[in-house]
Amino acid sequence: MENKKEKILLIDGHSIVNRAFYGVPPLTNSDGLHTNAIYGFLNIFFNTFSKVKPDYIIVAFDVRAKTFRHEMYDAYKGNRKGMPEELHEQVPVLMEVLNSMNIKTATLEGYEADDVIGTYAKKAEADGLEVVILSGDRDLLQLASDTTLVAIPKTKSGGTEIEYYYAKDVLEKYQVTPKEFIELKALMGDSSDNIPGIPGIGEKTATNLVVQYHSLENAYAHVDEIKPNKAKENLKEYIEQGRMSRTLATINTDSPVEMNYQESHIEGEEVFYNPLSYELYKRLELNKLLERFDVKAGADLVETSFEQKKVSELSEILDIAEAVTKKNRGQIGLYVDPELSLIGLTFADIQNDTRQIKTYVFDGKTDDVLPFLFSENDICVFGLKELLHALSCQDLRSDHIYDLSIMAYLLDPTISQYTYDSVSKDYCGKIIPSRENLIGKKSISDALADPETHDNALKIAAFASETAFRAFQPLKDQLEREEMWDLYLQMEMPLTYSLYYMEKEGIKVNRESLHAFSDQLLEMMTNLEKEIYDEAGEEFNINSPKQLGVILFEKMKLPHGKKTKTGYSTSADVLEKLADEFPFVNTILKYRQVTKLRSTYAEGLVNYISEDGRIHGTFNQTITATGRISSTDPNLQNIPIRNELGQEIRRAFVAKDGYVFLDADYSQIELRLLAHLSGDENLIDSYKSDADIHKITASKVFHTPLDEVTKEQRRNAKAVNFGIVYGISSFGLSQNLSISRKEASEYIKQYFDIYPKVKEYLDNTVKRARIEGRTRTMFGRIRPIPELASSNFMQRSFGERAAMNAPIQGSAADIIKIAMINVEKALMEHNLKAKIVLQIHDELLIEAPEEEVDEVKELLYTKMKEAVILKVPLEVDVNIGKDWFEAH
DNA sequence: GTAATCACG
DNA sequence: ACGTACGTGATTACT
Repeated sequence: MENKKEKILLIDGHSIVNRAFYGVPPLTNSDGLHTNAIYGFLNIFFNTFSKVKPDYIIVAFDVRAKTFRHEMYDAYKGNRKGMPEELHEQVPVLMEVLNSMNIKTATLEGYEADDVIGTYAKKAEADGLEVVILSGDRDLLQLASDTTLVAIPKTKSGGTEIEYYYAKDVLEKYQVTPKEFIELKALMGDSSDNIPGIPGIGEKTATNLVVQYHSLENAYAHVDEIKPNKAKENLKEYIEQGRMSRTLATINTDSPVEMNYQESHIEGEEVFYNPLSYELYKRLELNKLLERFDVKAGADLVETSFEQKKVSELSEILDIAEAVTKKNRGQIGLYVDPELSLIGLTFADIQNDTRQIKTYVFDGKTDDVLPFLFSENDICVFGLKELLHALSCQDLRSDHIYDLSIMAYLLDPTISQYTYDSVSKDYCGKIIPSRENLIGKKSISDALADPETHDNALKIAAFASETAFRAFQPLKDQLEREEMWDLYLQMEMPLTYSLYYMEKEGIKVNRESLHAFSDQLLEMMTNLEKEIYDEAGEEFNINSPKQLGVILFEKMKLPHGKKTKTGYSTSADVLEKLADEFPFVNTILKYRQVTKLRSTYAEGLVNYISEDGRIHGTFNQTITATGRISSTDPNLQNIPIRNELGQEIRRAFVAKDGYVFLDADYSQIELRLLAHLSGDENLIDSYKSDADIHKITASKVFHTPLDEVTKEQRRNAKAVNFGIVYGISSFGLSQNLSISRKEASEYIKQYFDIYPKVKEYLDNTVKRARIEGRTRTMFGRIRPIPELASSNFMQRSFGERAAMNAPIQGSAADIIKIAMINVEKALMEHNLKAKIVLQIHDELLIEAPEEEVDEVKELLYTKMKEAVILKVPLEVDVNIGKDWFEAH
């Protein structure tokens, strides 16, 4: 034990990152930052780390290489090729990554990485350590000894292989000792390092000379004996250049390094995997490497952090929890799997002033847990709506069940996951294995049944309940600090129940009419297909944009518009512009419309109809960046309406017998919000006058009397209104209206002249977002917009548009959430049978018994209209019908 | 798994 | 000069 030598790994940062850059194909994250060199570096690093298992690690970088202007001034090495920008930008990021992994980096002004490495190698060797030097540069071979190993990665077909050299290996391969390697360089030079050497002396001659004379000086002393005449003459003539080369090639082993190598101690592999580094890897989208985190870091946490106990009866845990928490109204972290076959429970046991966190897991029948949810405790879960579905509890509605996924969503609505592992990482600073990591795609019950994964399934319950317990306070604190705690309690928490009831209720869909429509569409498809093949002169896959592009723009030589990354764009807006000149493209557009309708809706929807004849979709509360809800399985928020043909689909959504639909939607809620938020008197007046807003805008923008506004003018004004809400840009508007950018700019200018406070408001919103890095809605909901700080024009412009849009779209989302909660509450309080069945952003669909229609209509109208008081009236349209089309 | 397209607000 | 309208989800083709 005692005489086991410690090891230090010294890495030549720049040479490895260079190798990695040229060895790994270009790779960028979605922000456009190049990551291939970082990725390659880390791969080589992990590879070496697992082989070497060092106790200390230092990565040395050249200071000079940070800017390549430095290199220009450099007298000798000056014309070493400047790094390409794609590599250059990765170096500081890599250093950040290494720091986050607790790996020391070292630079030294006026010295190269080589010198830093040489110095540490010498120090460590003197202290009796084993030294491993990792570099792509053979220069470092001069540092090899009996205890210093030089590792050089070689790119081979099929990956990188690493060559290892001790002093004897250098001698074997190059016939010279490591020290003599310097002499070799002095004679033969090194073009990659801009060491000139002696002209006319190459590797062969140099090796011969060093083998015979051992040094440049000794060879020079015997210069007259030297054989090849040319070498003799050149050595005489260029001896000074040789001496200079020798100096250049000599690595300084005594440079004034600032850090003791002892500071670079690595406690164990775990130190690499922490929240900070996880965040960075995630941001860089090094997905392959991210896998290391869960596996490596999670393993011990299970043992060390969780005091999990398995019990044989659920009542045992519940009794303990009950007893423990009776004294002090406590927090309980709870996990219940969707199939009710596994449960995890975490709480704090306070005895004699010591607080111990206990986690219990139980696999078996878990329905007894329901009454427990009514207890006085704060119950913390991930995904309350799923739990409600699992327990199928009709009237559980509690003020003290907290959904941590939603709390985390409010704090950052832009991330994609609010699972226990991501919340643990973000709010507890602990990296733990994800569900996927523990049992893959298996269901909990399957995982429990398989002895291979049984224990891992239990771990999920333990991790999830413990994280629910531990993350609650940090999340609550942050929400309070961000002034969003009320938003959570008053809006998101009650909304979960509204959405749950809506999903449980579902909506009746007529299977037969979808089938019939599907058949009708199939016939249309066949006819259109024939027509297209005739016109094209051959059969091809019309659904393949690639094939279609070839047919249209190469074979038929239509003028092509914009291109996509992979070829010609065949999108509807491109084809529509061609339609006047080439009516045949209309057939393709029609074909697209028909196939879309058939596959996504007519065929797609029937697969979701349950045995009760209804579709129970999912309404997600933690998806959108702006605060809207989203709909999946199926998406019930994009059922066709705009095209005539699609209306047939809406007719398949029907109220059950004795019931009718009441459909209510806000009229132009976003533009009204813009009027409110900007306080623009002109826009506010426009809305108070209760007229057609697009027409009024057209009248003002085009200086035309209101009753003389043309359809065209109104259409253009409408596009401008939309554009404003989307974060106006002349380019976007010109694109949309197929006009020049100049004209578009003119429209926008006119618009802002009429509504000056709108411009002021939008400018201020962006300005503030730029400072704060995020926007806020009327009700305090935040949306981070990091793109505003980007140096990339495209990214930044996107950030600006998003900053203009988010408070408007988000406030509208807040308002309908309030309306939904209030409508639902009122229906309950009035003991009505009517139920909300759909929410489509600014629209609510209610299924009500015929006899309740009047009451529900009044209630629906009032609750929506009075959801919030704005400077302009909120207009609500309510319609009634037997099917959704009729009601809208 | 990603890109292209299109359905909705 | 750069070159997109904001927010979603499902389907299809293709690598």
